[in-house]
Amino acid sequence: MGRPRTPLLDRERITTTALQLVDEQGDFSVPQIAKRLGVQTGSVYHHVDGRDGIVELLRERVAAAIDPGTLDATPWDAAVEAWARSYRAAFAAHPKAIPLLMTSPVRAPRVLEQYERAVTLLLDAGFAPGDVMPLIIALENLVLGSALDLAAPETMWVLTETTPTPRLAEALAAAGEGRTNRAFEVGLAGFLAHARSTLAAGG
Amino acid sequence: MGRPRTPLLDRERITTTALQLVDEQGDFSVPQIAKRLGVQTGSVYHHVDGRDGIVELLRERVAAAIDPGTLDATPWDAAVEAWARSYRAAFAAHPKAIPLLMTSPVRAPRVLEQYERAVTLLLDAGFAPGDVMPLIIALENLVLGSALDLAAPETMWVLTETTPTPRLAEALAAAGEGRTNRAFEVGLAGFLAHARSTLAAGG
DNA sequence: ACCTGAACACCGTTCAAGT
DNA sequence: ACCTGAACACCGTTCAAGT
Repeated sequence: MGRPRTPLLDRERITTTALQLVDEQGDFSVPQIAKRLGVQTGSVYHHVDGRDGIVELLRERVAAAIDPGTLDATPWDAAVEAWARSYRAAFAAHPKAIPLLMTSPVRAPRVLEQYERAVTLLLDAGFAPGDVMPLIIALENLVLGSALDLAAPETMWVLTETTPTPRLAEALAAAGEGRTNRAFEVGLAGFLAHARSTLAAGG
Repeated sequence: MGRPRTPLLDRERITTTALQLVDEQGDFSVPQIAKRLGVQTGSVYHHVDGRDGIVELLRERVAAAIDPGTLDATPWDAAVEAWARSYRAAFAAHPKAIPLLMTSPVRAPRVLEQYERAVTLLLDAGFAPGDVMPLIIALENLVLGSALDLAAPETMWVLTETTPTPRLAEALAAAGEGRTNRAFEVGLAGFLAHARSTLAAGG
């Protein structure tokens, strides 16, 4: 066939298709993307830096829903809390993408910019330089960990008769639907309380 | 060839080999296991419930290093803290296994038993039934999220010249080696403080 | 520059055939 | 019961060839 007059493919369409596949299946493959776009597998590689490049495009796409304005709130702990909630909401919209994104290093420029701003916020609030990354990583663990829970099958635990776990079953039932959201609230409240007391105690 | 006099394979050896591969590469494949054990790929399937079955054997193996005695400590918050530390240490010994284990539901009986005991501990401490799972999930997020950080490449963020992030770079340098450990301490302290105040406020 | 078509080395899984 | 050897449908990636 050769080169078409107008390109059949672009990064935007590849990203959209990959995200659709991830939302449906929790994963994607390059041949699957090509098939949906009516194109040969090899063609995708002309627009994208391999499979890892597509993962990074997905990170940009999902993170684009984080509201950067949250980091302008005052005081600092209101900003951190609003950012964490916006961050979590963005990933909660595509929970099945989280395992994919958690296990590869962040290269996406827009995501790095967000972290740069978060670091600045905490430094300006008066945190010691050495304390900033542990706080941000702890928050990230909280946000992504709890959003990951959203991606998990109905229950993250498969209870069978072979291993009797009556109290675990009861506790799961008692927690109900909001289980994951409440775990996030618990973690976030704990995080913020600790951060405030760290700042009060420190120089 | 047919059946050998004494079996060439068993679950123990398959698990050990899979864990070696995961420690080295962050992943494993059934053909890789077979090759290391000098056997055909198909033979592995006679001992194990497919690839997912091997993942579940890995979970049992890694979790076996969690000290169950930690859950007997008093008061309850000392037990929770000791359990969390032991839990994290077990996974920190095989950080590259964490992505594999976080993204599939828990079926392993011994791991389910641990959760059953943790639920019992919190109920006996006086927590409301509906509060128990959110707390445990928050703690699990904290433990696995921070242990996952150990598995990540040197830095979880790839800083390049194209996106200037000077403060992020400084904060990473200032945090130094113990970055991940300190993030865990921050999160754990926050979690315990919040759990204590929840219990004090509740019925 | 962009797509095709074919190739390569890898997966997970199944299964008849042998002992 | 347990292993072989071959098969099947899938991967990610590369690349000459065409327009």
